[in-house]
Amino acid sequence: MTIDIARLRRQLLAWYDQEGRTLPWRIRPEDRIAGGPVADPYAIWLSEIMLQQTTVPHATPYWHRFLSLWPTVQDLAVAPRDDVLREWAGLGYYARARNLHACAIEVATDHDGQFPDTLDGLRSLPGIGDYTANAILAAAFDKPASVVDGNVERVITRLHRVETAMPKAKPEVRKLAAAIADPDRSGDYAQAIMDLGATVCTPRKPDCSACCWSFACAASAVGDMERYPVKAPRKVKPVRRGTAWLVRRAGRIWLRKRGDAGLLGGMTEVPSSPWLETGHASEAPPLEAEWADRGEVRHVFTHFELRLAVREGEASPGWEPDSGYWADERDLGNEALPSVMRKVLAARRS
DNA sequence: CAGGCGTGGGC
DNA sequence: TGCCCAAGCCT
Repeated sequence: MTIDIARLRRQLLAWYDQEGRTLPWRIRPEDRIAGGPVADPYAIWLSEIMLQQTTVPHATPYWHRFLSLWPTVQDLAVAPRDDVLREWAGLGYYARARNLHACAIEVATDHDGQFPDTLDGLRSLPGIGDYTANAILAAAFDKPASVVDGNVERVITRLHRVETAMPKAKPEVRKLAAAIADPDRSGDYAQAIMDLGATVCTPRKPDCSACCWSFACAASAVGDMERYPVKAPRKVKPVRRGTAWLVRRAGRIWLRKRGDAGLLGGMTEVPSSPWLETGHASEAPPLEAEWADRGEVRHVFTHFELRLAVREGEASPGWEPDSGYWADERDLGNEALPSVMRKVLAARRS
């Protein structure tokens, strides 16, 4: 069967003009100045990086904070990377922060501070993949684009009842989505279809009665919306265990900076034993001290669950760590502490 | 290219 | 409580 693409576009944009959300980084159609810039590409880019796998409520305060600290891409480019990581702490997926800084430097130095306005130009920058490049193209430059994020995947797979499981269905979904994307109101269309997925065509209990696309939706027609997108079964999450050592002395605490690559790369940590799925039974403390049990910190990462036994001890006057540094406990706000390490620190005696 | 890579909220 | 989910990217 064929789909009335013109009607889909018309009804989606009409719905968006009426019901679309106002988001801090977006300029609503009615607030735009004819001939003026559609939006600040830097602010749009910043929002898109923060929103990768992250909810709008979680990302929004970070977006405001970053813009106030670093109003332009040049400001961000010359900022110390540790400052960027510190401000990103709590947002997760810290490779995004490392790439964010690298991207700012590249735009500032190689592109004269101007974000590229082409798909290939954007895609070549660190941290910008297919989705983000299209999102910037649409939101910042109003150029023809097709954004395919999780929302769009859900809307499109339901519209067409795509039976192929994700992520194998991605090429098919991309093609179906591109056929509908409106090149004439690219920015509004991109925001509209994501809004539709976020507020109407939701993962559970979608509100088809309020959906401007229900007239054409194959899944809604048979009442089997929640079947889509089809996904492969999840794998079980292993448990890793270790011991974190809270070493204190005279109002200071022993901290370390993690290596750049991998989990929590570049972030601050409380020193700990390796995190292992098996064994580890008797991990030797890093120094001789009287160790107090501070319970267990549990933290769930994307691909494993961590259970850290927390022990606290006071270092003798002569002892110095062979790695890391002493941090004043009043200055922990200056540290790039991921959430799991905040939990560990919160377990210490106050 | 399947898997590594955070976090917090909803139910 | 445990599971699912959220505007993905990189290797």
